[in-house]
Amino acid sequence: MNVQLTERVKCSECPIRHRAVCARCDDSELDKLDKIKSYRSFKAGQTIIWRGDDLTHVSSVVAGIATLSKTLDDGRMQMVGLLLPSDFIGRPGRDTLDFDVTAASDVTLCSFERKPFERLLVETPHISQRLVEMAMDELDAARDWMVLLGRKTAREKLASFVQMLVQRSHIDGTAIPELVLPLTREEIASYLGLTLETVSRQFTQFRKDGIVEFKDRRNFIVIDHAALLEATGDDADGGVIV
Amino acid sequence: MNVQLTERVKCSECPIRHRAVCARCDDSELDKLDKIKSYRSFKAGQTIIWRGDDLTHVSSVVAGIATLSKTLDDGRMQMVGLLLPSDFIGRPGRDTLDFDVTAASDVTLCSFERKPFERLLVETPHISQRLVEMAMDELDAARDWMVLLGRKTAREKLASFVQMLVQRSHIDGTAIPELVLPLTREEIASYLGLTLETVSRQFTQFRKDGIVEFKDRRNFIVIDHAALLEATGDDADGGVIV
DNA sequence: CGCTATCTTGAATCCCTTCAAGTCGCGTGG
DNA sequence: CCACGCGACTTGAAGGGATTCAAGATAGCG
Repeated sequence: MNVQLTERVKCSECPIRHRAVCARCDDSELDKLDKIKSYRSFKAGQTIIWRGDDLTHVSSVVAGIATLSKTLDDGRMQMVGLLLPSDFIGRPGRDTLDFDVTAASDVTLCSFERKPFERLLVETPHISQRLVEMAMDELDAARDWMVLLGRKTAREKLASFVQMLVQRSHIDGTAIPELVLPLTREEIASYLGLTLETVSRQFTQFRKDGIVEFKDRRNFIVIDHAALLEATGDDADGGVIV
Repeated sequence: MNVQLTERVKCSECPIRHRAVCARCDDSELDKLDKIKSYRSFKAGQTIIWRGDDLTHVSSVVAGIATLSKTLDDGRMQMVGLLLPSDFIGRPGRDTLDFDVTAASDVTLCSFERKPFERLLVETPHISQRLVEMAMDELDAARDWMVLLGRKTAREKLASFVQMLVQRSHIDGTAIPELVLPLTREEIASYLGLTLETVSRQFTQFRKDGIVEFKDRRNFIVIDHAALLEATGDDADGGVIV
């Protein structure tokens, strides 16, 4: 694997320290993690883990965006997860994954060898508790996504996606109204169960409807938040996807 | 809630003892569970938990089938989970669910009050470990379902559903080739992201193709397993949904 | 025996896909 | 510097698969 090492950051100064799998750890527990962790970086487009590969490491995303995707025999692809900083890759107790993990942007991971991590897990309830919580959150998000995939129209799907970006920008605390599409049209399509042409057409429609305004192909601002929310098909505050 | 009590079964003699949340418990741990458990029964069609309801209990399904579903403003509904015996209802650490839980058949639950259960969870790693494992399995299943909802045709969706029933009948060990549809056409449609008419039409097509043979509306046998598998759109053994 | 819920079938419609052509923006090399 | 080429994106037109609307069949149950 084409891996680049990155300079070490102490856990206590890590940007994802309060949201990642280590969120509940105390100082002594962080020390243990610090000793067995290593950083790995991937360029945009690189595959981080192939479906079925022996899972030597489990990791937290420190920076960048990764995607989880599954492919059918004939090439049809469906994204089944989007990993943002602090999200966890890998499943303790299983030595392969049933989907590909790909770097959508340049990605930096905080990695642990699986076996030592699993041993640590047994004696560190703070980590396993957090892992359960994160798995449950992911399950909630997956269920919202199932509603989107099974029942929403193309317009509603894209509106939901944009709304998710809006929500996330609030969490990140960036007060800038300008948003960035973290994925290509094709990746967005893969996420939403659409074709890239349909995604493009719906973006055009949003522009014509005065809901968004594009600065260039990747950067845009939401002009009419109410209309966007209306277009998602959800209730005012429900159905929000992490 | 229209609840009926059912006679107590000792945990050690419980039919789901080795698959449910208690699977890893030893005798002394089972004793603790035995003391705080109660049985509750629901008639087919009854709602077990409404979305947003205060979650007083968490439960294991002992017998019957329950569905998890979400509904959009305008009434569109999507099933987001199917609970079979041994599956768990409820999320420790959260006091509501974001979906409705409904009895698809007559259902018997083994329930625990949430608060005592959560206390037990802290001091009983065997239970929390099993809970993680089950959540992870559910997440895997949810991801397979996302591929189905996002990318498969109506024919492939229904074939995948029937194939799941076949798989499950093997697990249950019933050597009888006759299978039972545990859901109505409408419920199947809700599960597959289709309309009930489309489900009906695809069943008819399967009959015409000689893949299945119906004894009546609910009971059928698979005649051509190879063709069924072919029709799922998955690889030979991959993409199986539990 | 008829009532009702469930299911099947048909015909028309529509939304999304597919196929195709063209545009835009950017880095590379002549 | 500009032409070139390529990847990403947009737009159009045609086609198709699933939905919608509607009517009828079937089976279970009082």
